[in-house]
Amino acid sequence: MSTKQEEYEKSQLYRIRHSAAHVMAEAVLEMFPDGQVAIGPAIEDGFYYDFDLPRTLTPDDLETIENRMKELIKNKADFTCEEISASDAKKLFHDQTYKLELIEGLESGKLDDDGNPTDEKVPITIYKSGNFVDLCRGPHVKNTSQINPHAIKLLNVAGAYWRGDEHRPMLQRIYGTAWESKDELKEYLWKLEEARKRDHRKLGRELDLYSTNDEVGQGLILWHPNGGMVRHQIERYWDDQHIANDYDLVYTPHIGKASLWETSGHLGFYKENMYSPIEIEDQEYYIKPMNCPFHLHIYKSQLRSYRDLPLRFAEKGTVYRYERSGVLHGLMRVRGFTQDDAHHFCRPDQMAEEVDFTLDFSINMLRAFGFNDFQAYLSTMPEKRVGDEQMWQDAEAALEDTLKRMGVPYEVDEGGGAFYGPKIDLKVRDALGREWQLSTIQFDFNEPERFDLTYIGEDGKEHRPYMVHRALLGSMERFFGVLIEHYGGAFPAWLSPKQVMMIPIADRHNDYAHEVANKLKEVGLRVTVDDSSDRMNAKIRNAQKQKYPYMLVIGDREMEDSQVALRRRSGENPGAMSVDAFIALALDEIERKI
RNA sequence: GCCGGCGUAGCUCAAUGGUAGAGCAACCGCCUUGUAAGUGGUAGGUUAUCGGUUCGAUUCCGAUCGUCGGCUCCA
Repeated sequence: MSTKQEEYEKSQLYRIRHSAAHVMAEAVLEMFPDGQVAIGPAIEDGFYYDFDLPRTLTPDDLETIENRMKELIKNKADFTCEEISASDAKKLFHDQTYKLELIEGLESGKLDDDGNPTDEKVPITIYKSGNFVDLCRGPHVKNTSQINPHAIKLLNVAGAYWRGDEHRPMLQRIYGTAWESKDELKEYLWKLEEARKRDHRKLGRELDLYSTNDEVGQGLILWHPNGGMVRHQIERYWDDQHIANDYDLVYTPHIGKASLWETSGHLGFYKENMYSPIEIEDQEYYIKPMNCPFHLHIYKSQLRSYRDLPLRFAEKGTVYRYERSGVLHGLMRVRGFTQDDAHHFCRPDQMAEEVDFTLDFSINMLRAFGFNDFQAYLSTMPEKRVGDEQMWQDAEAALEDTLKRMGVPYEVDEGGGAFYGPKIDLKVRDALGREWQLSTIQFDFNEPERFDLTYIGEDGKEHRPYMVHRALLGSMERFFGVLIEHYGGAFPAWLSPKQVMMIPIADRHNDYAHEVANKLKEVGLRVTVDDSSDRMNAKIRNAQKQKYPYMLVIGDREMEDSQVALRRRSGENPGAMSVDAFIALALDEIERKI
């Protein structure tokens, strides 16, 4: 459990939200006296409560419930806490099946009042407010008057499984948000609105970046020319950085024989996510869900000496994974995607340095794309695992030491590692303060064993190398989605699919505009000339909407003096300058990635 | 996959149990313009698909596909 979470749970805001959930439950039960209530905690930015109701809720219901909540708050009801025995609790909640199940869990000491596994046996407490009594650990505000009725809002209804288990009943979850002041609520709603405006699916269409298509299939991305240019720029930078940092670029096929996936273990533990095999001359082949087996075979293609290590094989490898239809989401969650993958092979004595390098490289890569706020998560040894304990401890120590040395804030997820090794996940915070998980750096103790990877040591004997699997951007698709939202579609010039829009004022300026455009193209700038019959104002408007970083207005004055008049996307208007001055300015900003 | 919503022109959205309409975009003109929409006209739809109810369905019902909000899972 994170420290940030613990701090939140102690805050007044947490109490307000948790209490608002109770008030909401009271309002809902007034509407549906036979309704069943499940669980209603405070969450980031708000709260929810799950209900089992005789009918589905409509948006109108939400409004009714919200209004009733505001009335209930005005009643200034006290929240009172009481510890009771399990049998009393069962009597009290005799008609609430979900609560009874929670009481069972509490009684047996295995589950807490949210139904999560716990080691400590907690006392059973109930909280009363107004006409509502809930099985609840608290804490709450003292009185509903501490909830600001002008700072709450119900947001939406959604389905949610009881206890998050897809085999159990589907409940109706109402999400709401609550703050201390009306202004904070307003700011939060503004943020939601801003997020909607920046939604990569909306911008993806408006800026003609990518699309999906029914006939092509769900979760499969068509990168349009504009998106393709952004991707090309990302990849070009990525390639250059990797080559400069002692990576070897490799390329591997999209399919591999069944036996490969048996050796790697994927048919054992990852089959759920793999597509059905293709039969070729009586052999089964699978489309790859991961790149690692191929990279391992490249390693194995020759005898490796301890002097060769570390080896770093990098590939923008396209993989296909089965994802349930309901989870697909724009570019963020797709069925075919390209990982910016790499596998490092090193000796035990190189481990610390290798991890240092990887995290440092990762952070530098992300900084280039405008991300400066990082949060790391270290996941350690789970119960079910491969590899001996010493390896785990060494690897975990290497990961943690690196985080400390580099001063990256991190939280530890005890036992949260994959069965094959511990890992660091890196999250970045975007322009709206939202967190996205991009990089992952994980040890793999499984595959080197399965493929029997070795190197010849100084002692002339065979040794097993350590293997690190890492993706920095994650996948090109998801990263592109995050980038679109981070920049709100206004990419910095170096990434922008289109960089310069030439805006001749009248037809007589067209030839000169094209002439300048050619000059700009020669130095590598991506230029468009708007020689349509639109007025200048309309041309500017169109270029703004397409988020061109530079607009060059050309009229009689510019033509006469061999100049261009620069207008920036920001609205800033530096005015006339020579073509060379503009070239210098643009190339400098592109070079500096601003 | 599950629960719920939605699917009308390229986009954003109207309308109706009785043969669908606007704005923007597109196309063709006119205008030749100084920092976010000049103007006239033309064209564009088997109302996602399939089936059912009905004299008649785009509207009502069912299924399928897609999509949106969540749950679960994840790069």
